[in-house]
This record gives sequence, structure tokens and C-alpha cells, in this order.
Amino acid sequence: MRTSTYPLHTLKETPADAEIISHQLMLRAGLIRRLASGLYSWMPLGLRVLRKVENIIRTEMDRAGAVELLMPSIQPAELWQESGRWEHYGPELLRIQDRHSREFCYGPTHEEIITDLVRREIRSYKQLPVNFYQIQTKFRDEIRPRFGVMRSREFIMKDAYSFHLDSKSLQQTYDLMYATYTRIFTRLGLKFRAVLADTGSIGGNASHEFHVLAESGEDAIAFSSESAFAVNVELAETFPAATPRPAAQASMQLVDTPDQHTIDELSAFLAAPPEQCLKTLLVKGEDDTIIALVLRGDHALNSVKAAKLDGVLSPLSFSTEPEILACVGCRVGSLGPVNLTLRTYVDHAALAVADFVCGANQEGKHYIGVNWGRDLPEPESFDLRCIQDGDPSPDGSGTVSIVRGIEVGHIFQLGTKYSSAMNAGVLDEDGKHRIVTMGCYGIGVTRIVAAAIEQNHDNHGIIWPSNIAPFQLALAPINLHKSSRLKDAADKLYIQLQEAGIDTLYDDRTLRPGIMFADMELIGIPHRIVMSDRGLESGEIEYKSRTDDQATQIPREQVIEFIRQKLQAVSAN
RNA sequence: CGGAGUGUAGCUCAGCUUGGUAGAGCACCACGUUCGGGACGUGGGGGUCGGAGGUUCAAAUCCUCUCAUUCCGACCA
Repeated sequence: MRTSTYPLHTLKETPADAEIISHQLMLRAGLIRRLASGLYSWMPLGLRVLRKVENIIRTEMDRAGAVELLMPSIQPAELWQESGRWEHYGPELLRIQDRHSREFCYGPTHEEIITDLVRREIRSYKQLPVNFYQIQTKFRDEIRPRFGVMRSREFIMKDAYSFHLDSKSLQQTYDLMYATYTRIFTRLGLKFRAVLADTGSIGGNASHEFHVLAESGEDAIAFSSESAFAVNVELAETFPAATPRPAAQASMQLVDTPDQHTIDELSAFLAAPPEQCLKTLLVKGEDDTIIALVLRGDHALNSVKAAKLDGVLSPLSFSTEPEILACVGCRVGSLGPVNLTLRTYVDHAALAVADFVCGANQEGKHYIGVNWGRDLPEPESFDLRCIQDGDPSPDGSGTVSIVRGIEVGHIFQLGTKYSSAMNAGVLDEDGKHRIVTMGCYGIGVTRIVAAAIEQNHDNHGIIWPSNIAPFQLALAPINLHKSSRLKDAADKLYIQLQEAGIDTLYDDRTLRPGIMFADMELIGIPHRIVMSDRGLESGEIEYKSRTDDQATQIPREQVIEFIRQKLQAVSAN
């Protein structure tokens, strides 16, 4: 491709509304343009990357025996009503009507459609197992689209759905998909981890998320220091303290703590470390009740865990200030478990603290020197908090460290949630009707492009992993317009590179070299060769990879072979 | 949906407090000088100042409403 006829829309300045580096670089490099909140056009250069990602996913899915199909993005309401999700999916589902006022939605996912298809087409156990996939545009009316295509409303997803007679067969396909995802993300050139995930509202036996590791990731992942164990922090268990609680030393006293509301303020005011202070959070329970959760001051509530507690409303929502005032008689900063008549869940770690500080349920007053079993009843303890760096690993080996990740893939064992709701079954060997068991497997294709940049960039721009770079090689001749000899040589080499099958972007714009170099680096082309009149004299061409500090000189006649070897070296990894 | 902020040229922003002919840099067009790391000069094109209403002799500027958008909290590929 020649830059003179290829639209490179690079920006020198960073657009003001782009927050994270991948979004900034995607805009600056001219990969995407925003149409409206959460809606992006893919410019030609960005589309090249997107297609390369899709092709890797497609070949690996095919290799794993999955079969590609394509379902409509617009879906009739009836199927969603049948599964119950027309009611439950909520406002994220974009509902639309046709000219006859019939209700449809723009598909955020395709369980209903594929289940309907399978119940019509698949009659016999002999046709199972089967794994269908598609690569297609989805729409989710996100509450807050952000970070460009990282969390957009319209996005491209690879979604696969497998159907089985029994859970053993499901497990086999699930394991195969796990291995396939591992191959895919490896080929994409990304640093990633598979982590145990919450099955959430979908239910089922097993679920893994695939995360690209990056500082800007929205998810936190806990790793074991000793084993391969990794788990989403949402799900990571914490345990009762290994050592017994220290003996009580202080006596309980009521102290004035005017205007001390947060743990930090309280801790500074009373000169007690945060881990000596207990905080009490009030959340909504069933039947308009209020439930108290007690945690150590330095610990964070895990809302996923809390929402699973008996009597607590799911999803978790906090009690409002007026409700708390009416129920307890004081405001949020002075709550505590002493003489609290609400149903109370105490975290394991909070139970292990002696002589603690807590709110007195009177405005501006706290207790100090409080002890479980003496000043208030000894409670049962629960797992309420988020795991922290240095906590024991849930798998029992070593401690955990926390890193951030971007979720780019998720595999689920669905079980019979959809197939039973929609009566999708086959005849088994005995001629009996059996409801099929399902798995589903998603990859965020557009998100991968952003995640790859998030993980691979420097001050000059994007550094594409070789397999998804929009072009493999930039050919940048200097002062092309001043030397017909150089132009002839560059044109000739460009043709030779094309004949050699090397995906080349030929910068024939006759710009100043600084601009060409800056553009080629911004758009992240992995390899660059520079031609000049000077080089023609010496018979050499300059080569530099995107990550090299120094350029090297290559004899003109060896350059094709040299580039070919560079490309092979990368794809062999 | 709650909280905070921003809307002025394609992009980055100034001007608004204290109302008085709409600006700069980058980008774009022309010409010239330059040209191996985002050059320079001269000239030029481009804006109903997000929209509507109001106050005023006069509104980018003050007031009201509205729309869009970004950031911080609950969902998810």
C-alpha cells in the first residue's frame, strides 16, 4: 500500500476526551473515529488490525472443530420473553419496534437465538456435541461507555455456543475451548492469564475469564505466589485468621469523636491504626430490612460476596442516609456493632481484632477497647471482604499478589438454563427426550485491539505484536521527489517486497523524514527500512525495528531475505 | 441513575470575572526558501461561539431551560 493513496489520518495532538493510552493512540494513529457515545467507526488502518485479530480467532476456532454461522443482530422479543430475559436483562438491552409495533431488540448476546436454532435443527443425540460460533456486532446500552472501544456500546464479539447430551461432553468442549483461547491469545502476542471467575447470574459449574494484563485494567486478579492459581478478586475467598485472637487488654470506653466520619479521620484522631478500627456498612435486605456488615477498617467490602449472603438483596445496594438515620439514629460515620439490633454479618478478619474501635451509634461518638464475647456477643464470622496483596492464597499454597487485567474472553458452562427454559432437547439412545446441556464462549474482538495497545506502546506510539500489525514493514525513502534515481529504486524495491509477500506500507508522500518516521512509529509498524540517495551510493539500506534504538545497514541485495528472516523469527515465537 | 466538569475553526485551547467588530498554535490551500527526526516566511480558506428562550441599545460573555460529552461509583466481551 502506498501512503499517497492510503488514508493515514494521524493526529499530532492528543484529543482531550481520551483518558487511557490505548484510546489516545487509537485516535492519534487514526484507527478509529467517534460517532457518538460508545459508537466508533473503524478507519481503514484500524480495520486491518481488526481483521487480523478476527482471522486468528477464526482459524483457531475452526481448528477446534467449531462451526461458523451468522445470526441476525436484530432479534424478536418473543425468544427473550421465553427465556425470561426480556424482563431480567434490564435497560442494557436496546429495545426497538418495527413499523407494525412488534418488539425487537438489538442483540447483546445470542443464547436465545442459537438455542431456538438448535431446537429446530438438532433432533438426535448423534448430532451432538456441536459448537457453533459467529463473529458479529453486538450492542449493549452500557450505563457508561468509556475508554474508546474498550467499553463501547456497539462492539464486535466472537461468541460460540456448544450443545451436549451430558455434562461430561460439555466439560470436554469446555477444556478444548480453554486450550483454544490459550492458543488464540498466545498467537495474538498478548500477555494474558486465565482466571477463575464468578458465574454470576448465568449460573453453571465453571467459568474462566481470560485477562490481558495491563495497569489500566478494570478488573483485579489475585495470583498465587506458589502455584498457577489465579482468580478474579470478586471471587477470591478469604479465610478465618490462622492465629487465635489476642486477649482483651483494654476496657470499653465511650469517647467523643466530633466530625470524625471516615476510618482515616478516626484512625488519625484516636491514634489507632485502621486495622484496629472496625467499620459497619448498612445494606438493603429482603422485605425492606437493613443488614449490617462489619469489616476491618483497612479492608474493602466485596459486593459480590455480600450479595450472596442470606437475606441480603442482590445486586447489593447500600442503605440511604435517611433510612439509616431512621433506623439507627445516627449517620454513617458513627455506626458500630455494639447494641445494634440489626441482623449483622461480621467478616473473618474483623472477628480477629481485640480492643477495637467502632462507632457507638450516637452522633460523634465511638467506643474504644471493645472486645467480642465481652462487650458484645461472640458472632459467627463470614467471608465479606476483597482479598488483598499478601493474603493467603485461596488454593492453599502461598500468598496472593494482585494485578490488574482487561477481560477479553470468558468461557462458561451454562448447563440447561436456556435449553430447559426454551425446551431444547434431542432424542437419546433410548428414544427418550433429553434437554441438552450448553456452554458459551465469548471473545471481545474490538476490545482486544485496545488491550493490545494498552500492553504494547511507548512514547512514540503503538508497538503492534507482529501478528496483528496493520502492515509488517514501512518503506520510507527520503527526499523521494528530489531524486528520480531514488524513486526508481524505491518503486522497484516496493514491487519486490510485494512479490515476496511482505505486507509493506510504502511512504511515498515526499514529506520531511521526521514526519514519516513519526507517523510510522505512531501507527506501530514493526519493521522499517529507509532508502536514500546516500544509501544508493553505498549500496546499503537502513533497517530498524520498532523497538530497536539504533538502525543497522543492510546490503541492498540482501534486504528482502533479511526482512523475511525478521518476520519468520517473530512468527515462530 | 447519582456526584463533578466541559461545550468557541478539523485538533489543542485562549477570550467570559468587568457585555462593545471572534482569536492563537497545529492541521488545510497557494507560492517561495528549506528538508535524515513532527522546518520557516508570505498570503489564503474555514466558526449561526452546542441549541432554544430571556435580560440589554448591544450577549461567546449575564439569567433560565435543554442537548451533547468527559471523569468518579453499580454491569460486562
